[in-house]
Amino acid sequence: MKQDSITRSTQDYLKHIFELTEGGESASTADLAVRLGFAPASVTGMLKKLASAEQPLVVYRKHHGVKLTAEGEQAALEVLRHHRLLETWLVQTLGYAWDEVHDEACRLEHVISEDFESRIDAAMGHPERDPHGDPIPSANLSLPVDSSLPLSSLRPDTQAVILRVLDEDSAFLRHLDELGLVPGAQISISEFSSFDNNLTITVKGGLTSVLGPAVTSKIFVEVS
Amino acid sequence: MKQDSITRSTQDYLKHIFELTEGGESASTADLAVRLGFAPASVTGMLKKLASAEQPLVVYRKHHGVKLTAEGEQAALEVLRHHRLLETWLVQTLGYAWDEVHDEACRLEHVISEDFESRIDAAMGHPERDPHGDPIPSANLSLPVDSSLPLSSLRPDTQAVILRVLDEDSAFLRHLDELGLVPGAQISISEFSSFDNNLTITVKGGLTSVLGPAVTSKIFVEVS
DNA sequence: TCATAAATTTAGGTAAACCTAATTTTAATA
DNA sequence: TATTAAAATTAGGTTTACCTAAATTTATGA
Repeated sequence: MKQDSITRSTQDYLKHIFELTEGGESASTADLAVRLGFAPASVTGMLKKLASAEQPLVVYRKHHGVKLTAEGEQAALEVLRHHRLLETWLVQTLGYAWDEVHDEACRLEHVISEDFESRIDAAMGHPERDPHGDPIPSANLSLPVDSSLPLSSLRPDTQAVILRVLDEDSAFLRHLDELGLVPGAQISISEFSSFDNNLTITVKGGLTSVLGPAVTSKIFVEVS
Repeated sequence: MKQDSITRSTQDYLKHIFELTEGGESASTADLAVRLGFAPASVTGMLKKLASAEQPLVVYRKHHGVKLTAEGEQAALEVLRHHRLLETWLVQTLGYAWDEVHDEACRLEHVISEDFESRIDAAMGHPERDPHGDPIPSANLSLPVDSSLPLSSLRPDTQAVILRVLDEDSAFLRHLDELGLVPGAQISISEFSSFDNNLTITVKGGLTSVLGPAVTSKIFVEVS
């Protein structure tokens, strides 16, 4: 069904291109280089290769960024499914905290079999989101549309539920955890300052915090 | 503590050298090549490299085989611990059969963290043997002395318990499973033929089978 | 002890995927 | 429109770990 010549390295490129292009635009060489931790020149070389394969995984226009082909997107979703199922499963069955799972999942995602994937999926009852609230692609690799809004877009006298946190930085996640700002938390917004765009947020049955836009733009919610 | 420049490939070499030299003698280039699935020339090249590193992992004498250095053995035991913990854990928590875990463990063993290792170890209550009866190196990388005997060395009117099966071939394991010849099984030997070295074995509360030396030499037991 | 087969090593590749330094292209601004 | 800074690409390496084919070493047995 699928020719397994997709290397670990390629899988990483596809995963990051997917994440960078979810908004619609192409991913730039520089952004990819930062995410992957490689020199920009190395990224250019790899993109040329991925684009000119027999079965191209990306569409690459020199100086104008990359996007995934349909095949590339399928492969990216497969990796993303592995990653998110693994994260969920590390938290649910081995007692990992949500800020401890990213690196482990990044290594495991490239080596687990489809059998392993479906076993953990079934063992967990086919979860739809990982511990950060990121949606898990289904077994047939479709990703539900995510209708969440950035917390930064809300204004006072609104109630919302945190759905998703879009940052895997460990220290950031621990900080949010201390404030009770985790997926599922019910919050209400009481103040907004137009000078610094700070929002004052109260977690139901928990703390009240004043959060800057660097934080609120990474927290996605659903108004309730 | 440990400089992590030990590549996947090196880990595989060390693991196989360990297994081939458990009996005491050196491992040959040819045996390694077969086990690893590489050309003998490739093995020679890798052995030269491993032997001439700053911190040599093997002792290699041209035309006379390899052995592990103390450092090489530590690294091999670490991989073996990963492999056997993983196999045990795939069987215990994800419902894999004992003939299905080898390949999965071979890929996972190179990427799991020490944290992951100790979490699954603790979750299973620090198991001492994997599903094939192979001893699991302890956290400090010591391997208990295995006092088991090959079934082929037993003669009629002996009772024994199967401790270990020394072959990971899937079809072979399924065959043993059907005969009830799994670790923990209590068996008695009723006949021996000196012509073909066949043994007649009865599993307590189970089947009676006539087994050739190709089979009985791979099953290790403890006389009871 | 000498021939020969088997095992092993050497020599000379290749492919992936990185790197740095130099060059070129793009896009912003004077 | 011309300049220039930033972004991206090209050119030319490197390392790892494999390959094949040819040469060599070891061990066997006449």
